[in-house]
Amino acid sequence: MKEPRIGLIYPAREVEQHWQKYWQKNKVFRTNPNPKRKYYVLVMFIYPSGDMHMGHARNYTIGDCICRFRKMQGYDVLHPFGWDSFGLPAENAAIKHDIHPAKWTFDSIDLCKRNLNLLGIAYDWDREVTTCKPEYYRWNQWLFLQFYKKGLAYRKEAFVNWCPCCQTVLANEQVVEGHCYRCNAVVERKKLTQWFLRITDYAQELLDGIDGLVSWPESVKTMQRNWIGRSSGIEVKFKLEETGEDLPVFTTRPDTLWGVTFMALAPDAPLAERIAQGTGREKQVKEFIGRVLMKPEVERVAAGLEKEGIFTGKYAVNPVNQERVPIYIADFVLASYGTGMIMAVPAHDQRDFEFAKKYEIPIKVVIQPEGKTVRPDEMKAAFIHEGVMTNSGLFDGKSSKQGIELVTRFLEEKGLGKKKVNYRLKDWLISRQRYWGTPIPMIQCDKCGVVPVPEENLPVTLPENVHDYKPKGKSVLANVPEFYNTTCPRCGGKAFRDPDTMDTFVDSSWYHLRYTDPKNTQLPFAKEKADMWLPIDEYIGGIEHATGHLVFFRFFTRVLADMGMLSIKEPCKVLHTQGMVSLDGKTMSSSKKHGVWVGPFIKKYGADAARLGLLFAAPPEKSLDWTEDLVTGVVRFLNRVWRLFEAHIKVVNFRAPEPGKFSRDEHRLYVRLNQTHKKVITDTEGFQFNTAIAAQMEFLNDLYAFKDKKSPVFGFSLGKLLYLLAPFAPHLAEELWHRVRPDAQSIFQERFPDYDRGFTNPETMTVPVMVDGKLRSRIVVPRTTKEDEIKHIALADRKVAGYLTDKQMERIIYVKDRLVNIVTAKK
RNA sequence: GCGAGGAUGGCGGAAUUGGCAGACGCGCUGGAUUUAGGAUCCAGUCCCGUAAGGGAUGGGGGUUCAACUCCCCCUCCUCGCACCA
Repeated sequence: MKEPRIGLIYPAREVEQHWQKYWQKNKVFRTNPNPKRKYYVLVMFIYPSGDMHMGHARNYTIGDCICRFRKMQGYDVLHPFGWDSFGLPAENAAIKHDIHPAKWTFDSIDLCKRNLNLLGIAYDWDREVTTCKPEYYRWNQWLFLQFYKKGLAYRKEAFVNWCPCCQTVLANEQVVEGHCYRCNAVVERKKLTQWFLRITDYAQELLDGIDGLVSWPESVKTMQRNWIGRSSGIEVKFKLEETGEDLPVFTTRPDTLWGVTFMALAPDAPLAERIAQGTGREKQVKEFIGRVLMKPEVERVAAGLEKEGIFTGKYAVNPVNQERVPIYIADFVLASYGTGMIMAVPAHDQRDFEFAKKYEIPIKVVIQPEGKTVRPDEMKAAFIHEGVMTNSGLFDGKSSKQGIELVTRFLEEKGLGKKKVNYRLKDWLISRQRYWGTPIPMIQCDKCGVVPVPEENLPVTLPENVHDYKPKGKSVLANVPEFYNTTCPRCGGKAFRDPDTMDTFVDSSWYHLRYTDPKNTQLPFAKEKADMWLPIDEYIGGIEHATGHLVFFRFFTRVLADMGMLSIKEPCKVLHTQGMVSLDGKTMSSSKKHGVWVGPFIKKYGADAARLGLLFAAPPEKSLDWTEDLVTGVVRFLNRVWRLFEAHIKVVNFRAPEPGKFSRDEHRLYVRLNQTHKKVITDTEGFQFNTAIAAQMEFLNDLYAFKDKKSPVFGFSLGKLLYLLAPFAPHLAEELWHRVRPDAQSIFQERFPDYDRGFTNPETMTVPVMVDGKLRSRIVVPRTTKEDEIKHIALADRKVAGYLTDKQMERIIYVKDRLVNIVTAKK
């Protein structure tokens, strides 16, 4: 890497350490337990896995900047931090290095905490939360039991996503394009009995709630909408010809019902196993199902693959026209969506079309495009658009749009179907077959079945005395007899604990609430305390959590509100997704040991340089590729600030100057100060830290260029600059502040000043003059000049006049304080 | 395929929402200071042109006195979902 040719000229490490200790000792950033104007700044907590890189630092710097700024504005800020410390990497590292996951985790926490302190992030450490401690995870268990009581936690046998590498199941949210989100192995299918949280009960609420999240990025909202995947249609009852048994199918296109030429079942649908009974095709069908289900879901379900199926030997009857259609089993039909069964309309659905072509199933056109006629034997693809219904009995001639409504009503009236809404969102599978997590507080008794652990027996502590936590395809805790064997709380007989642990996304679904009451031993949090601080005013974290964590934590908040434990339904008003930090084009990663590390970087340049570099390089939501060049500019800036104060420390003052006595230069400087001050406030409030810093750099350039360094306006400007600088380069600002005012309290306990509203505009203004939209001249006039006079001066301008000689002026436009445009007549 | 976002100097990025395109910073060029400097200070730096001037915000059209900004078409990039019936 290219080494920059620059270093700090002041003893940054000493200065920084001094003030970090001072802030801690004097509890400058302790949370006010009884806030008057509350402000909750939350950064997503960290999974402590080794060292901390600039990507992490960016996240925490943004939060810290806003925390310090709001505190100075007089808010009572809650700015907590904690450790998302359960999870697989701890075990994997432990297996690799032969140390206990707990030791590895706490070592990582120590390291991260040191780094955060090096950066000078102002957390209230009295509210620290560590999810792998029983004081925290007992409330995971308690919450699980409340969910269970409400019927929101349930156990079922299902095909689940199984990662053969991590040896555990995964939630749908943890499967990325058919691969494990963590290790990238191809996810397999396994039939297991597992615990689920009934998030689908909240699908509609979670969807509707998105509209109220006005200050969330549009992209995140769209992702969540797509993830929930609401689709409304109708469930139509086809019948099995032989027995008259109902075969319900879900469709959004009832207008194409007359075009159904076959039906298809998912290979893993319950009916698939027995449908072929008595047809003589049992063996082939069974063989087909077995073969298809062996394939990993990615291979089976990836779009664009050739579809495969088999005829079952049975027929169904179409309720609208009594037509007899063959029933297939097809690999592209999903058991988990709708009814696990579809009506297939090859003429108007591309998948059905491809399948029909392959198996020579008839194609029947029932929707014709406006003004054209489509013929089945000429079709190269399905016609999936709107059109006019045809071959559809009573409904011929209706548009497909009308048809959808009319046919739906018709089916409902005849009792042949009912309106239905389907969601893509599935219930949240939370069982994990690994060691380093929250034990699920459930007991399996031979006599009583599944029995919850009584609340007074919580926590169910994770046994520490485990040496063999290597995954073997079954739960690690099942091999720990002193944990696994227990007695039934109901009958006292022999029983077993559930040997699985919870998905760690449970931990992060309510940590924002625990911070409001982190030491409560009676409840996860007291309602009054949570209500006092919520909703989160600024939530800052990576966009990669858009459809995982950010859905789950909305879900938990709603459930807790419904339990009466909270008064709000949405946890967070404003979400800021921060871009990744990459190095040489690859995202920084602790586990892959790829990155610029906070510790060594700070040794070299100091914390303020790191913070300014991260904030100045790009707007927070943009990803950024780190190079050491980014630091050069901000280090130079810090040095320039330092040097200027060193040279003029005696003139620094905080007395508002008297404008009546200003020289012209002083007036100009004073205006520039107020302009800068205003911009720093609006930009910081709008999370545009890069331009807030740029404004300060500009102003510093003005200060350097200012001649009369003895002027009280100059000294006052230096004093003001310290406040502006404080949220961005807190150590330097604090140091200089105390050099000027040795007896003062911390600058962060000062009130952020307001700017002088009467002085944000210069006395004169430069008005560009255009002729026919092209810039031709500029005129300088006093601010108070009236419109007519400005026009007059513009027209009289020598350069302008030159462009008007053989032309006829048609009109003249003046935009207040902006420009003059003279429009000439076209020849 | 569907959805979202984006494309501005050599580079990171600005542009009060329709009003001087390129703030600020990096880099580069020249100068000053210095034993020297990769430190510091000053000046310059979108392109063509000696200049007057002309051309520039991915490409093409349009609206407007005026377009990076609004509308239509196209190209490319990033992200998300992806056989969801």
